[in-house]
Amino acid sequence: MPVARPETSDVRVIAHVDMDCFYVQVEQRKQPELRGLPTAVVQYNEWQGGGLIAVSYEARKCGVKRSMRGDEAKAACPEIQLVQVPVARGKADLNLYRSAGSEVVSILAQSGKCERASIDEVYLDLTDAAESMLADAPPESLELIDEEVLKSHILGMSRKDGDDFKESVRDWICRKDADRRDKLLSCGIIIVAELRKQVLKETEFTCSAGIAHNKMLAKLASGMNKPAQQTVVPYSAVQELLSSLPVKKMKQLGGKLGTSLQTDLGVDTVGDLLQFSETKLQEHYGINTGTWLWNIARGISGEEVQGRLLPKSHGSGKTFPGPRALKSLSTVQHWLNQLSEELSERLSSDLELNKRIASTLTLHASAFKSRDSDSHKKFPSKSCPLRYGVTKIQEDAFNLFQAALREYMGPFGSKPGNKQETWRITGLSVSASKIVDIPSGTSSIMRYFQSQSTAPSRSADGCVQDHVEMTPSATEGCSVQRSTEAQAIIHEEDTGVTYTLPNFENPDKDIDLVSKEDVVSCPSSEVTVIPTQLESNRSTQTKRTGRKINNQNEKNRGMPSIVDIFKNYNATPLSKQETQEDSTVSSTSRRANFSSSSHSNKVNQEVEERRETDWGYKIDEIDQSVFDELPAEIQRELRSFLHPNKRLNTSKSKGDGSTSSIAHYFPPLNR
DNA sequence: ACGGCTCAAACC
DNA sequence: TGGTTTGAG
Repeated sequence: MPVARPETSDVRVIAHVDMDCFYVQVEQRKQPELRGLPTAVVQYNEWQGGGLIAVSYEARKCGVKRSMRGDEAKAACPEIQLVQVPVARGKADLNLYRSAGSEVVSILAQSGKCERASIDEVYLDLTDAAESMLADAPPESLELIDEEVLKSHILGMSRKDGDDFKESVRDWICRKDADRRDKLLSCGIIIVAELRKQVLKETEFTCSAGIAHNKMLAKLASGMNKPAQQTVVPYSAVQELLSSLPVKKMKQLGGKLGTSLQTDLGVDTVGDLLQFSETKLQEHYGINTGTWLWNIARGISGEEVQGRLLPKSHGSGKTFPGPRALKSLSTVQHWLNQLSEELSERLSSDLELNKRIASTLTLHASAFKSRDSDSHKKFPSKSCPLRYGVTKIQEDAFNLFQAALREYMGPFGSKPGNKQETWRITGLSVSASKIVDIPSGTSSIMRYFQSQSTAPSRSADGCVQDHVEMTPSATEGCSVQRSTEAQAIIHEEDTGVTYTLPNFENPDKDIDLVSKEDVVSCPSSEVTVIPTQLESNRSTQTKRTGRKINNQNEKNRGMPSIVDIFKNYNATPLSKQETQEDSTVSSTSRRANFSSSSHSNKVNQEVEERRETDWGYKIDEIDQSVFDELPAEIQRELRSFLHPNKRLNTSKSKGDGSTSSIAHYFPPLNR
């Protein structure tokens, strides 16, 4: 069967860059004395030495493998250095690795479209850069080829016996009679070698890379020669490469699908797939998967490199295995508070650094019932609009949990007649998704708010009725207990100050303005916890800190920016009736438009020209009293990015009463 | 009833 | 749509 030939116009140069045992490298950069030693990163040392999550290549030589316990690793390799991942709030804290990953991304994103595939992997589309190089300074014209380039592995490269390896590589790269595809790959090789050197120089991290005509092949190649090497898959090498490649080695075939191919179709290698017609594969695995399988058997993968440098969601979770399973509401709440704190902190960072806002909060849990037959029933996930602020996230997360728990336990959940049927929670996680950019045209708005915030008034007793909007499924049947939170307004002279701005029409729904020092979490010693009454569903835990996150604070002290407004604007809860009324008019456009705007991201703004995010909010959805207070210039600016979007699809549906995040910042006017 | 913690995407 | 499942590192 022939391998499909890509049209010359379609030829792309794709690279997959994979950091070598990344967490280990991060720790070795922090502790240089560990360099060169067999090292592993381990989390939670308590039980059997903790679990390994990254293993250095020195340690791998001694037979240490990921998925070993710390103790086993010690046994296999007595001299191994075990480094623990940082712990914060009683759970693993991966922020160190996240930011290290960002360092790498920011370097790799320079030469073309870049997709952050995971914390330590990126895809690059180097087509344009390679074409430019081919036009301006083709490899064959170069008199000097970098050493790193010459160390590249070129699949299928014939090697003359007498020739040195590097000489063969040089010859291949500089061939004048190569076809265009190979020449473009040669340019890719040079570019990637240069990028990897730059990553090493600027971050001290080594990485490996694959260079090919599509993502699938590039990914395959990056793992073939590790660490600190790069591998190229010329078009001519594809067929042979795939013919003997075990299906389970392919990107999406490592799981059940790959197993099914083996057991149901007798397919052991990707090459074996060539025997099956497209329709045959579609019969077995559906239209999409079938076609996809047919294509990958031929080395075809049209998947584009997404221009996305930032994650699409943030999550914070923890497992409570075996005897540690949670069995009381109060411990669940404690852990949800911890997880919510971390999540909130990361949302704040995302807001500050990337000017993005998340709009959905989701709670996941895993559970079992000790007494019951259907003890393996899935614990349902629940989501609701995300409101910024630690205590709000904590409160909403807990309410989501309780809603899910009732559903999980059924109608007789905690009735007295029930004979001790009880639940255990073995895992909890909270996550934030539907992250969108703050519109770019807010600069004058920001200046306005900065100039306005001269003397914020402090609220004496902001007692706010605070409802949590629940998803329809959560509210139906077992109605969710609406929480009533006494808004904690605390004044501290030296550290953070919480201000409240009046919302003129609704004086009981004020806007919190918290100076930046307030937002960041702090070492536990500085935390003041106001006791929480669990049973009455009141959550008033408030965290204080005096730590700063950046030097902007000095200048902006007491001068909240629009960022602070977004961060701390108290959601004005919509009553059910209000929500429904509102939804008939505007919720449709709001929702539909939100999903479309979620496609925009930082990278698109950098690579293509920046497109104004259209929030799709009508002016009259903004509290009129707030709006009227703004100068005409600001009003115009607001109109420009809040203007209703006509191109959206209105065919669908009525609103379902849920609200998106922006509605919390600019709640509908109650007339 | 341990591999822990994240993420993305397809699916219905 | 939200919620589930799958798969990945």
